[in-house]
Amino acid sequence: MPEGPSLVILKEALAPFTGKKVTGVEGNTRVPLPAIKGKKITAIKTWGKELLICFPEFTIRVHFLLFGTYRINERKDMAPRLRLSFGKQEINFYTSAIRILYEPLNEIYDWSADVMSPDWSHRKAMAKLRNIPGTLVCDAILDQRIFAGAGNIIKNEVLFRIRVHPATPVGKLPARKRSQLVKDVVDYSFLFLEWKKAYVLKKHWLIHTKKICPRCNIPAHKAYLGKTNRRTFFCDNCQVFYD
DNA sequence: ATACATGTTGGAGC
DNA sequence: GGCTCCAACATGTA
Repeated sequence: MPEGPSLVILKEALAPFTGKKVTGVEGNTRVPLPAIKGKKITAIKTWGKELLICFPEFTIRVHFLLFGTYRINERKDMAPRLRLSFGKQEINFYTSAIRILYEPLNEIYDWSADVMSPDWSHRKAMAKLRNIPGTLVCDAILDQRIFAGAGNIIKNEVLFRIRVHPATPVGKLPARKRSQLVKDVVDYSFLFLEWKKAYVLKKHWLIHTKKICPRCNIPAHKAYLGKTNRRTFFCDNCQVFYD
């Protein structure tokens, strides 16, 4: 569920709820909720891995973390973290982090940092990377302030596609490679979206979870790299370590 | 069954 | 005060 493209799929699924009035609120979230009942959803948005359910005076932010799930007009066999009812319809969120935002979203979100946004700025991402020369590329791609929505799968696949070793420091990347990296995080995220919609995402993984490099046909590596210490799959032979 | 996985956070420690 | 690190969280799957 958690990477940005999956949130776009959810946003599209929830679009029909825009304009609908909440008739019931339940759930085991311990976050203090404002009066939601009787209010109408004004918009459904996303920023990176966050779902934003907008109301006139506040926004419900849902983050699915690692295990979060949802059901629309269905229920799981588990108490929901938050359930919003709309007459006979309902939206259920499980195992997710709920937060209420009172600030105007434009004041707290930089839409140009969201890889799935039409406002995405290649130039700003390049500038942010220039500021962190010592950071490893495997960590930089997971930095939500730079690539909001990119997750571990996108990280592994992009580095394999552009043939860059995950332990390369950002500052050692040739300028052209850095630009290619920024571009491919976005390009791959949109491929991810289309494949996920068609239920064929896994089938397209080139290196993520793989034991053999599909290009070299030799054993691939699995290691926990960077400050993020996340599972990283790569090929020593065809992914260049710049130093 | 035990470990691990598409992720973030808050508080301790420096 | 600010930065970094890591334990904590939580559920389905292999």
